[in-house]
Amino acid sequence: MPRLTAMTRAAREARILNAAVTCFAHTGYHGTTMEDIAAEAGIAKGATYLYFPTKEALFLALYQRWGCDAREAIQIALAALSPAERASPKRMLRLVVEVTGQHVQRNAALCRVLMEGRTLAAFIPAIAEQVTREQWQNQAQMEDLIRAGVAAGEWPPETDVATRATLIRATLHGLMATWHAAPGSFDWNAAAMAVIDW
Amino acid sequence: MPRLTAMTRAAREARILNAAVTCFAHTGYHGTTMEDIAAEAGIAKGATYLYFPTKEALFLALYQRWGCDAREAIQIALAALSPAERASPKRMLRLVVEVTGQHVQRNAALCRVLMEGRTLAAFIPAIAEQVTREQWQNQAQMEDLIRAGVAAGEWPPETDVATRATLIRATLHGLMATWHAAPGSFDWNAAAMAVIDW
Amino acid sequence: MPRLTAMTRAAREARILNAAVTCFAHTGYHGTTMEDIAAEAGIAKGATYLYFPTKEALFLALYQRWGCDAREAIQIALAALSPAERASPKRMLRLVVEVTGQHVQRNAALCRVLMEGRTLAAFIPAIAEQVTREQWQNQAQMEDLIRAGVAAGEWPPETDVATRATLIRATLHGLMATWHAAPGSFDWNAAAMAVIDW
Amino acid sequence: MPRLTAMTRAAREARILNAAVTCFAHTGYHGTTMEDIAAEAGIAKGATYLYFPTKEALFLALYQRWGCDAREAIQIALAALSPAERASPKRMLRLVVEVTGQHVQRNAALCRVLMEGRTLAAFIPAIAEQVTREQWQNQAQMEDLIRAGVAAGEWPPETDVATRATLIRATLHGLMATWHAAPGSFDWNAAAMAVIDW
DNA sequence: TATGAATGAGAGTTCATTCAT
DNA sequence: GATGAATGAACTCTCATTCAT
Repeated sequence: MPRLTAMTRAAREARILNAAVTCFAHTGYHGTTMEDIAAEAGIAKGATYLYFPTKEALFLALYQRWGCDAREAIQIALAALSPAERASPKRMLRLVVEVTGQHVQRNAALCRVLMEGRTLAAFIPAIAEQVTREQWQNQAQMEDLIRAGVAAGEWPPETDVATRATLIRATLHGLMATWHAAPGSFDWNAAAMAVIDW
Repeated sequence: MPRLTAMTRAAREARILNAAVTCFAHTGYHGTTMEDIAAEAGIAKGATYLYFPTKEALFLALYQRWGCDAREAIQIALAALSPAERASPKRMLRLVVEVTGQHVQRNAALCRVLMEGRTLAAFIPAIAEQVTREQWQNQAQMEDLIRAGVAAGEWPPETDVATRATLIRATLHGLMATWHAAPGSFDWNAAAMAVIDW
Repeated sequence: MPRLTAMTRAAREARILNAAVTCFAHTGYHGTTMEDIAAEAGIAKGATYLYFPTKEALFLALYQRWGCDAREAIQIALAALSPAERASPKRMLRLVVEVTGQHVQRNAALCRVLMEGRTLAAFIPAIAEQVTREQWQNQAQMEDLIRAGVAAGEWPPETDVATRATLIRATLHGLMATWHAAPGSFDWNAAAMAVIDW
Repeated sequence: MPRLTAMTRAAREARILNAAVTCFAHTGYHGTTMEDIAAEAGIAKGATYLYFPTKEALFLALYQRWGCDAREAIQIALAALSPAERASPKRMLRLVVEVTGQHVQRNAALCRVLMEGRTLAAFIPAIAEQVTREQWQNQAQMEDLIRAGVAAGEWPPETDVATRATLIRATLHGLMATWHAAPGSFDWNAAAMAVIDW
């Protein structure tokens, strides 16, 4: 029997991950020390290593845990649409942009960390792997969405689904980057409308 | 060794900056040591400091020097268009995406470094300043382009120029990020066409 | 390893300070590296920084800790005099010189470091502050001593107490400097006698 | 035939030494770089090495050149006394203190450097040698002075000349140190009077 | 001679990680 | 399990000295 119940352990992990988000968002991966995170989590420096073997693993766990949040939020929002709305890919597309915007604004710290992860991925293989996996999932979800839209007849049948999905993901990523660099420099709703009418 | 001619000095600086691009692209800003750069440039560690006072300044100089290359490449390409083509904003937009794609593929290392700069900007004020300045210039250039397109009648007159410019920049940034994460995962020409017909 | 008891911590600090005295006395402040001190103390280089944030702070702590030792030694020696002796300022003055001499001979290394501190003070503000404070205390103690001597009638009533105190301190400082430059080049007892009969 | 006349060379040396005094007085031996000195002298960094082989040698030359200035100043002042005055050791002693005081106040920078030399001597053998030599000369001069005073009958015949000379030198050194640490903290004339009546 | 660019050993300091308690 | 003291490799930056020009 483990000394800590699984629940306690999970709670402790979450506590550390939350602290990590705060620290990473504030000073970046390299500017944050393990001690910073432990202090923010209110535990001893060494305790962190009982839950995550390395700083990299900690970041990875963080990314894994919350990387898909946006995807989920989108899925939930789409599910909440009325059948009529769901039949309209344009409507759905607008929703995707809007929900992403809300996500960025509500979870600014987390989003900032995830975006840094995209950069870290270029130099840390383990993170690259995770990021890649997540991007594939995003891509797949987006393609499903678009394919549905094509089937519904609102997008022309010859639409290159993969390219279109890539484009939308790219746009969203770029908007997030822009937002973080200059919060408030554009209006998410306007952007959403523009994407639709592009 | 009397004072270096301005040309020699500039050449030496360029040599260091080139070495820096190689190193930063390979191991990232934090994973690269000043010694790595010096070794890559074929000079002694201390010599680097004769040209750039700090690592940060070196990165900044690099960013400043080449940050506008894409902008210039686009401007040149646009200027090379026939008057007829230049009258078409769609044509111009496609060109912008294509040129960006070529830039990314031809200067992969440099682009990768500049992209990391966008992340570093979140935590290093001096870099933030430089990045911000550059983004504004990009935004201005893009807005001019779109405004011309609107005037030419190929974009509807009620187009929100600023938002549209932001959107295109975001898309380009996102495409670059995607490309670096998974080179070859999409086709730039297809992307360009898709952007037009969005 | 749970938190160190205050006592253990103090012991460790003392260990480092002792090592520092040895090193500084041997090679001087600038000729001593933090690694030298750590090695002398038998700990790792980084451990030093768990106790003192900078090299300067380490020196300062050292100065603060032992700077007043001579003052104390003198006070104790004076207190040990018989009432009859204590009534004689000449007797006391001789004692001051003798005790200083013993101090220098018994704690040669420490005295040498403190003397270097007087020089460092000229260029390192934080040390200057500490040195100044200590000199004021010395001056005050010496003035008290002389004032008592004047009151006892062994010094003429018109004696300029401050100047006289300065003079004695200067003489002691100079004797210490001379001693360190050429140990044994004079006899402390003879010097003490000479000071009395000056 | 040397390319430079001896005079030019000597002038250049003096120029460097003067610059060195300024720099050393301001930032200390270790805080001063060879470049600082060259800049202050208005020559190139490398040129310094045409005149002095190392930083240490430069300091040494400086010490050698001006170390005996105080001694000379005293000798000159003594020589300027009337025969009657010269017959009085007390008068002479007062003069020594006064002249030293003037020297310190007029050549503050130089004195400060020479005093640092006394500290450096503890760790740099070549400087130690020079300092020791100079101290011996000072001691000898002082002993001559006192011996004359004894002969003149103003000091008791049983005076321990060597100890007395040491004491006076120590006092002067201490007064200089005190003055540099806190310029103006005492009055040289008062000190001179006090020394006489000690 | 004089210049100042180049060198490279070495400094102080940081921090991810380990492990005795 | 938890603690936090200890480790030591690695980093950025400095500067006395050399030497091609």
